Amino acid sequence: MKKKPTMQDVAAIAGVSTATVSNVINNTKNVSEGTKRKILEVIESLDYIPNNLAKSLKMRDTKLIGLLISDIANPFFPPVVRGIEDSLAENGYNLILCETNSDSNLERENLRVLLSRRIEGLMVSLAGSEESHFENIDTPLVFFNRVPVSDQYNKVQVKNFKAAYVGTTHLIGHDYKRVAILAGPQHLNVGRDRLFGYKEALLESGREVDSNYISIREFTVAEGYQGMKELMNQDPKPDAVFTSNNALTLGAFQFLKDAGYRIPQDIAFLGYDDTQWATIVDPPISVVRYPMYEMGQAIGAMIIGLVRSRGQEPSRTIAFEPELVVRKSCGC
Amino acid sequence: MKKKPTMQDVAAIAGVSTATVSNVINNTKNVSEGTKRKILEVIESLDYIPNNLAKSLKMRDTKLIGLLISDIANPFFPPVVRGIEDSLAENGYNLILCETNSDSNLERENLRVLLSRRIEGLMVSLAGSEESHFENIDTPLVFFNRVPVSDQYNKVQVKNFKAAYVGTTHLIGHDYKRVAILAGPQHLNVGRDRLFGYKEALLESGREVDSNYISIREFTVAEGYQGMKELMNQDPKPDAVFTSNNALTLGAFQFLKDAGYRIPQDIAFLGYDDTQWATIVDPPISVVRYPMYEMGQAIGAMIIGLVRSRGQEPSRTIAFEPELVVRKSCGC
DNA sequence: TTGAAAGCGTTACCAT
DNA sequence: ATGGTAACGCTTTCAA
Repeated sequence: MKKKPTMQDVAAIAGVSTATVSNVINNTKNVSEGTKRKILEVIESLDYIPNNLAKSLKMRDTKLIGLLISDIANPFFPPVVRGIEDSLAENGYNLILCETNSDSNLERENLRVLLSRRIEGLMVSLAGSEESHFENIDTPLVFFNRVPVSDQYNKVQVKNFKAAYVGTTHLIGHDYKRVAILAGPQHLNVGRDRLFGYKEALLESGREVDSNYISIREFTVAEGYQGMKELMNQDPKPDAVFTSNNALTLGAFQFLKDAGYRIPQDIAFLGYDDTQWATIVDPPISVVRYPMYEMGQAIGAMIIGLVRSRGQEPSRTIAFEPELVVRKSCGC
Repeated sequence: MKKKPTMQDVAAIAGVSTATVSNVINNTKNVSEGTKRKILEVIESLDYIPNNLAKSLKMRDTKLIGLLISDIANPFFPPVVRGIEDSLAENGYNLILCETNSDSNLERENLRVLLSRRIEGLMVSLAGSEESHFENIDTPLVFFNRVPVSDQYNKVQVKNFKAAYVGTTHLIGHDYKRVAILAGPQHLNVGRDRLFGYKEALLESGREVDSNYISIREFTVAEGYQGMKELMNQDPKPDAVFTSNNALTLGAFQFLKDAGYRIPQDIAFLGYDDTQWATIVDPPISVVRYPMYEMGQAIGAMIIGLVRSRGQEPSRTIAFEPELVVRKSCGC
């Protein structure tokens, strides 16, 4: 790990000034063929790689974008991160990834670190319902997935209300009488909105909302399992269920299989997110899904746009439409 | 997006020098209570956040580690990235993520960018079999998953040979007569070693290696599907199969279900990697797995260690043991 | 206890 | 076409 060569070194050996070296590297001025070749040779022979820190300091830009999410191992994130990355790479930006483990304090700390690194933009899926630390940031900011309610922010969302509404309505269309829901935490907009969509669907079709068929749970597999179990302890049992998140879906499905229920004969099942395993289980499950990769691309494109426009634009929100994928678990 | 306050600004307003400000921020020298408080107040009121670029430039360190992988959407990566992140965060390092899409050229380009950002260490899962661009890097380097063969590098691996050996041996122990394998690309060590382990297991138990039961495939779901199909076209059909990668496993399973084969009655099935869906399919599948999160932690710890020791240490390789998880698909 | 100033590796303005 | 040099925002030595 010897000291890395600098532009000074290159200049000295090539017998020119750093200004000239800089100019050939960045193609920013005409340099005679001769000296250019000479400089390139020296760069090659020294294995010189420009120091971007110095450049960034001088230029006041870093080509660095931050990503703040709860946990990359949540199957929702990988495809969207992929979309984000592609979209950033296309524009010459790099991604710096921070995980919060859904802890708002960690989120705040990570935010500070990212800002001190002078990221040019930040994409965040909120850790919790606390969002005050984002208030006076003057770095371009886009929220996605778990977003704040305020309209002052840029967001890439999913139509949570509609997803649940569409799903529940589909189940009602099959004439199931007791449609249950495994809902998420009510302090998160994604939890609230989906439960709301479920209720609205019920109401609109003239049904009653029966709290016995509503199980409010954390978004984890274990909670999905437990929640489904409790739902099936109701008397009479629900004859259909909408699970409003991928982890809940997995847990609920697991319980129903373990307990020997037949799907959809004993209970119709409508899941959330089109995960890899949706098609290979028995029966293949119907789900409400979003185009995750495309959402990622949109998120990336939005942050790049904001960076380029220097945050002059009014805040926007893009909301993706849910899509109902019908397979065999809902009784179609 | 007004100009951000600098340490100069803080110093001027507080009526002290930048040296003193620096000292209170970093706790690097005694500063009298009075001036310290004063400075902290100014920092607070200005919303001053130190510029880490300048600091890094001066200090010659960035607290930045690079990660170069093919595709975060490959289900193998998220848990290991999580482990890596945790281990880096614990030590005050941030992660910069680059995807290569398994393209060696992109890998080389990304490598240059990362080096120009003066990352302190780099973790890579190779894009392909080309690795020459890593040769003269004097940045601490650890390979994982897809690693080069040369011993000159630090690696965190998996015992690929053993994984296939253990899996195949288990199948043989059930006395299946025609054990097939869905193997990976032979230009990758992970593909080669696993096929080799399969063959060795066969040979050691006195069986013959029959190339009709070996299907060499890219590591994708579609190839797994197609490969399994061709395997089942052999006459006689195989009565057991080991799928040597998670994507191949998914594709193969899918085909067998689609084609109506019963597992394990018609064909015993042993998969690779303990993915989320392994337990909820019918039957739950037996797999060979690795502790991915722990591997991630080990990778992170290794790179931190190298950074701290300034690459003085001889190169090491850590190899994780495969674990056989027996469920219902292998006929146990 | 505090401060002046050099230096980290670039870029870009202004000369030549 | 080329070069001298100030400046980017910080840390740290040396002096006061």
